Amino acid sequence: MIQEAHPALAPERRDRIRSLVREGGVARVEDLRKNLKVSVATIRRDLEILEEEGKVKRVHGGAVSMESRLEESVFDDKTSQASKQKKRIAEDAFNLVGHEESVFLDGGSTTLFLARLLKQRTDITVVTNSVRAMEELADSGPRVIFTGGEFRRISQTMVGPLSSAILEQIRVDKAFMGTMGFCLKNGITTTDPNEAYIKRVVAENAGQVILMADSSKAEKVSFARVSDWDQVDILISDHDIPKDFTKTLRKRGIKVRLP
Amino acid sequence: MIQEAHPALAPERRDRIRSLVREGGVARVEDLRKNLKVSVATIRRDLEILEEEGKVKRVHGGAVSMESRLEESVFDDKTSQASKQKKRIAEDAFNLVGHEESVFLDGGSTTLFLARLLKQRTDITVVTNSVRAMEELADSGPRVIFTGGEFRRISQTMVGPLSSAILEQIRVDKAFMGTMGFCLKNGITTTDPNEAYIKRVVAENAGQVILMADSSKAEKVSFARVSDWDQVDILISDHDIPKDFTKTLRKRGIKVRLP
DNA sequence: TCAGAAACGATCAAAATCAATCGAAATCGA
DNA sequence: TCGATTTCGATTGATTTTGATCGTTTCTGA
Repeated sequence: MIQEAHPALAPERRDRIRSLVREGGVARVEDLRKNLKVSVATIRRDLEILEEEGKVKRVHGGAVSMESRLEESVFDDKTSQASKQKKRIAEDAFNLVGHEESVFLDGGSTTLFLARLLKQRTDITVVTNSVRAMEELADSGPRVIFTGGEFRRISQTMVGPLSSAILEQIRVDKAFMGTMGFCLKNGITTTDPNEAYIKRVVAENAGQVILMADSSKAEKVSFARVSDWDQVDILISDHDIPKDFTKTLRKRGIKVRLP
Repeated sequence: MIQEAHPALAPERRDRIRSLVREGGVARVEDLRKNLKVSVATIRRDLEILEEEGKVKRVHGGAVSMESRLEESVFDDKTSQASKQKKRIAEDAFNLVGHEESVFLDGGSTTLFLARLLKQRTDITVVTNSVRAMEELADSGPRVIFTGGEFRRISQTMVGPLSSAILEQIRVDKAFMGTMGFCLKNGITTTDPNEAYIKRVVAENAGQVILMADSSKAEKVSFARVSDWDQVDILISDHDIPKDFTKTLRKRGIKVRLP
């Protein structure tokens, strides 16, 4: 058997597979084979090992990443419209981040997509109270400041008075927020009062507040009130949002972006 | 046998191998041979030694570094002696945690083993600045308070003045600390001054300070001084620690446990 | 539901790597 | 200087990894 000039070491190759699977969320065996220039048998064997280690989950035709909690939750509806919209919203938000700025990311899947994009940047500072965003940025990328506080398992975020201890000491250029619901009458609402409180503190200490919410959140009202619309500078949503909604918000001086 | 003009001394060569492996994360035997101009047999022997020392992990075709990424696979490497000792130390520490107590865990692999054990408990509160410990406890287990602050990638911990903002507001019953080195003369030392500072703040706000360090750390001195021995209440180590070490510490009122 | 296609798992052979052994060279102590 | 010890390199048989083949299973579309 003739080996190539530089046959990648087995762990090296598996690491490569791992990140390829993680990047795309899923990967086909055939694509991996072309990318790594080894036989499908080797790919399969590697996937078997990676599955034992719990890094990926094998499926017919390829494998799914088990490392990113982002995929874990989004996987089942990866192709769904909602997920695509969230991704587009995140990409649009990414373009708003300027050079050497500091940004805040709160919990939620939309901001998590943004976190993944921000991984490329090393010139910025990311402040977050989301453990998932933290994990996403743990290996490389921007400077990260984590708020700390009490851990809330349901949302995988840090909440409570201890969190604000740090938040009050810092100021960010832009705060990217998710939400459970927003409507013209009640403003922004979310499920947990503690989380609502954190969002308020952040909004007060941010240059710009950018709300990222797909149209499924429109006209929804949740339990805990976060803030009124006058706190929000920009809303990024999608085209399925009611027309009069956009119109009213723009009249109130809020920039509405529909990528 | 004809030696070259400058036959590198054996330890010198092993040091070279070590850094080569660390730089690339991995290195194949053939490349090392070309680089160091010795036979593959020598390279293999060196790798064998370096593996025993825990510096690298041998794989078919070469070796991977155990130093670069803060051992992503602490839990995989169940066979190594060092890992076994750490586990035993963690199990002993686990028995010290009383009902409804609050404990602090800092970074490092030994405390990570403890974190895994603490996952069973739901009556306690865990305070930590280690992202790894956080992840370990993210799904279920005790109440978790995270210190937050600036993220230090190398150690995967939170450090800096922002961290102390939260730490100063809380008090724990027991603080479980790891360390890079400890000796009778210089006390506890670690690599990073920021981390040393956090450890000091924690020690001041803890009822008991419990140092978890296997014998490989004994008589090692690192860059940043953490504290003197009078801050420490209990040392958990193993039987390979020098006898006079134990004796002296006990004379100074420190409980030494060797599980 | 059924047939064709794609993907899978098991098996085997080739190639590379590894471990063990032995002998040569260098170093050290007397 | 001599002999013992250590370190290194080469050889050889064993082991591991990899790729190809082939029968079986799973998926897909009619």
